Amino acid sequence: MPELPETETIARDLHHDVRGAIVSRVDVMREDVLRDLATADWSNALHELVIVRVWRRAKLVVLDLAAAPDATVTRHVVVQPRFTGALLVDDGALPSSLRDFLCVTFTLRDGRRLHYRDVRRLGTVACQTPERFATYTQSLGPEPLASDTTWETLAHALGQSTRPLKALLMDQTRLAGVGNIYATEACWAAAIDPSRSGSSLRHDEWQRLHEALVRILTASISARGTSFRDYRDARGAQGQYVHALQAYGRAGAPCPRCARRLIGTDAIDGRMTVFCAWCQT
DNA sequence: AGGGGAACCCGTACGC
DNA sequence: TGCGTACGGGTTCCCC
Repeated sequence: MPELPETETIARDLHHDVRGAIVSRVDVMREDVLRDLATADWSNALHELVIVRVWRRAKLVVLDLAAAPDATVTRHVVVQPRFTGALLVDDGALPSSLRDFLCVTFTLRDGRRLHYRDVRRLGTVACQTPERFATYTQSLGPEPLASDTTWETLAHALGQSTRPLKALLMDQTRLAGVGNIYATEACWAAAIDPSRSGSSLRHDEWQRLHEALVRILTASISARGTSFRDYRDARGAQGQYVHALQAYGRAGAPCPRCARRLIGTDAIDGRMTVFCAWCQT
């Protein structure tokens, strides 16, 4: 379940590995993962374009492509890994265990391949014009780690609604990149009950929540994300932040702050939420 | 308009 | 053991 830190890790690795590479062809094995461009048009659309940058927006891995390294970007390949999607660089040494469930393969001029692999195929791979990409990303909320995203930004984006705070944190149109793991962790760290309505938070609570989000997301990026189930980064390795989780996945265990049992419930937003009913208020 | 719910997909876990 | 079924998970789309 790549959220912001996992997606950031994938994008940074990929930027390091394939920036400057030229796409020579695209093979589509599973066309139901494609968006915005028909199967037959992918090779033509990307043929001979240079990957000039790989970066992250929300939970998306974005590849910028242009006719030359310093030319204007003319295409974006936008990948949403969702649960089981992965981008794998194949220089011939890719483990055979990762060679099944390949959905899309970008063959690079240097002989390497970039695979989109997705066992369950809920993830998507889109090819977008800059105009389409701009329209799409403008519908997403602010980046929690941007320097101009402050506690006031959070209060403005989430504080108008009566929906539960945790659901608001995960709403990509209000705030980008936060999913179930980090929404759960941020509410715990800020000692705020995740079921409270967004409009009920005070200034000091928005400040605590913002501080917690920034600290947790930054630490998780440093740890190369949280590995759960089958998430692997672009090098096939697991993230280490799973060892730092305080609430997520720990229902029934002692709260690290007050030692009372953590509660697990799906009653807040239909998703599994873990929180401490004693010290999250 | 904002929010609720279904659809998407299939390996895994669980029940019989 | 073997088969069948329920489940999960984020986003998009439809509907109220």
